Amino acid sequence: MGARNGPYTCGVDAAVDVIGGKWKVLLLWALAEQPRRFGELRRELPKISEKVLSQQLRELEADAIVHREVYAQIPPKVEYSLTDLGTSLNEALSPLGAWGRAHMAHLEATYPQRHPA
Amino acid sequence: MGARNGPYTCGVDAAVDVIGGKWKVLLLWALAEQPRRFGELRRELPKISEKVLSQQLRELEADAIVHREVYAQIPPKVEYSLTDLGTSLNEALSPLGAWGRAHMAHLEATYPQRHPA
DNA sequence: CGGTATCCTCGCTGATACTG
DNA sequence: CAGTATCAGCGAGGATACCG
Repeated sequence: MGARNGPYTCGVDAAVDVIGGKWKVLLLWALAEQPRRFGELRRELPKISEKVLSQQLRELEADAIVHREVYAQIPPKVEYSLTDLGTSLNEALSPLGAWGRAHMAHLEATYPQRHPA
Repeated sequence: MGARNGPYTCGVDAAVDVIGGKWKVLLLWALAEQPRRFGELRRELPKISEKVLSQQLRELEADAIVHREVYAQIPPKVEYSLTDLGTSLNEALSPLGAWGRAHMAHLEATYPQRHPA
């Protein structure tokens, strides 16, 4: 998804590219609530594999949406949280969330057309 | 993209699923400006294939984001425009667009991490 | 002009196994 | 606990050709 030729044509395009990963908005949502550890996130998104979770977190980290805090201790502890940029992204997302909630029923009905069997 | 298990976990998730197609936000953008014919859209998004353009338009149509008006004449003429729902989606998207524009430079720099060579 | 019909590729996603 | 490595599958997206 995202960029077509030279990145990017417009702002929405750029933003969607950042949050377009299959689990990213869910991660944003979880982290907005409170910082989480790797294992906590895995438990909250039960269907995600470790590899993909790690991958998406790193992409969000590269985009400075998520901060990764490593505690030098045994057993290891790593905590993920939203940066200021991440928080601002979440705020920019809120009208979209409201729109989605308002039309959720309709969108679930049209879901089959977007994801044919 | 989009729904994981049972659609949908939250509103943003649902919305992103609708606009997550590779070209959809660009189409929304173009149609918000003014209604367009098939060929006009193709010329504005030069890298899109006819098949995919048609596909994405039909998905947006199924979601009642886009209206498809067929004129019974020769040569054929079909005009695509935003519905009220589509317009409301575009409005809900505008903070995200502002966010994207504001951080575009940063996002282009981090682009390689999201789309490794 | 405005599409379908095929075929194909690429890379995202996932399952499993292993490590510091 | 928090990952990395490796391999495999699948499906959206794309190229090309053809049709009303």
